[in-house]
Amino acid sequence: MLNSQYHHLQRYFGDLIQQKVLEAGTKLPSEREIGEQFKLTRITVRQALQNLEAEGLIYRQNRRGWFVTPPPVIYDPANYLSFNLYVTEQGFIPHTEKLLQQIEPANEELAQLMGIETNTPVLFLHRRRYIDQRPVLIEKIYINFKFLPGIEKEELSQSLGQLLKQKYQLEYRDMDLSFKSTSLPAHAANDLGISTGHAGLHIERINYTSDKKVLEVDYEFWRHDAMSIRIALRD
Amino acid sequence: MLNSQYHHLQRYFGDLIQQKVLEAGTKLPSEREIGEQFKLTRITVRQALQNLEAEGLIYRQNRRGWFVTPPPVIYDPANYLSFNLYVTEQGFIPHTEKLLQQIEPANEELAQLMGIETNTPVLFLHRRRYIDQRPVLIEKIYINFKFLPGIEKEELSQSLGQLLKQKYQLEYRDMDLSFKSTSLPAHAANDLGISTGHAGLHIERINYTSDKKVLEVDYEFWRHDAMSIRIALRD
DNA sequence: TAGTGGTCTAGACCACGAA
DNA sequence: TCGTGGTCTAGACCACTAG
Repeated sequence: MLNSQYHHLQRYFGDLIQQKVLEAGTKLPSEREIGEQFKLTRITVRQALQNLEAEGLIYRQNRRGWFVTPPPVIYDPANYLSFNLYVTEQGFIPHTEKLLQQIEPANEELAQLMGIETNTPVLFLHRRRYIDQRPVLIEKIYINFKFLPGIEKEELSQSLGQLLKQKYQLEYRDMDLSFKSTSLPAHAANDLGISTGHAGLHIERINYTSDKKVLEVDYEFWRHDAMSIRIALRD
Repeated sequence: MLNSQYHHLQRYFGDLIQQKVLEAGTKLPSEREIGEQFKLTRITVRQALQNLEAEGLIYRQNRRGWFVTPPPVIYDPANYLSFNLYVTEQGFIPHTEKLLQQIEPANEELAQLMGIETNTPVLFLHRRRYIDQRPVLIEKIYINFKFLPGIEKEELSQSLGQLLKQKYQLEYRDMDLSFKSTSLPAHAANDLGISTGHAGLHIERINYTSDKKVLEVDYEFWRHDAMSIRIALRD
């Protein structure tokens, strides 16, 4: 395996990228061109490219080609105030697109999680978030808007953290976090415009009010290469 | 993509696994057999299998075949006492193998992280950990043994958390955690007996003493399908 | 319309694991 | 020794994107 042909090709591009000869966003030559240059079939070339993708060094845009991955953003759910804020602070440009907002009845699983009756109306929010024009995560949020009267009339492509703070004098404090490294489910991959089966990171976040009620349940589906999580635990 | 042939095959096995018709540990038919049965070439079959692997539903053992993945263990680094403990509690059998233990000089990066002089001797520990006979993670630990006199003479395939508690009356409290979803580096994939490029989860944990000195730096390389992280943040 | 990646065929040889 | 997955060849057609 260490002497396979795709491995040589993988190292060749991997080194160029890590030495920053190829900068973030650079487009690689097409699979056919690479194949000609290195006298390899496309399948072998793709094996190398897919491994580089798994490493997070390159990514593809649907039928547009392969590109060098920009550095990951550092995500600290414990210090969570706002996606916009921490992305900006790290020198990137954030953008949020609201795909859907509606009031819907809580299904059984959600109701149990939220400690409410099944079919109680909750506010559902479906958003796509970008870093430097690149879609990196899909968010599905369920809000118990009993605690947040009038929130459904706000502009909900903004930061919820900031909205909670400014309008309701609430801050994220207690939360349960769950992370799972797995491929993106079809709906998320679709929304992100990438192939099903793409590596992803699934985050589930439950935010509590100060008296331990569930305020919000948040499901995030991230591209695996777009971020790195950092948490400081202090007693 | 949703109507591709490998996608049908992927769903076929995916459904069987999720409905538990195929139980954890079951061996799938060989790639050639599946190909014959579904009239597909091996490349197409492998595409489906690799996607199922990315989902975490199946895994391979080097040239032995494909197997149904057991459920993930839940890992709570904040409540970290012992790998052995939480794995056992969840009904699995843990096992730890010490691959290497030696005293070595800290390199520049580590020294800076630990707040010590470069080349200060530190205790290096290299371990492989198993769940139900399956190797799931590689650990590389660097210990500032100034705080833990005599630790190098202990049996270090046991739980460090328990050892610290019993022998030194220390408990893990403050720590910095970092998670990155990425493919396993070659050394870790090798030690786990899986192909380079396999999806993984990289954890870095810095444990502090009660007076904010770095006690231990821990690098963990997990199979991506072996665990799910859960953290409760309380103010 | 030309070029890209996405999917697929029908083979082949090799290295490693199990018996 | 035989069966397995790992790697690779030399093509093909399709769906989508960009210009």
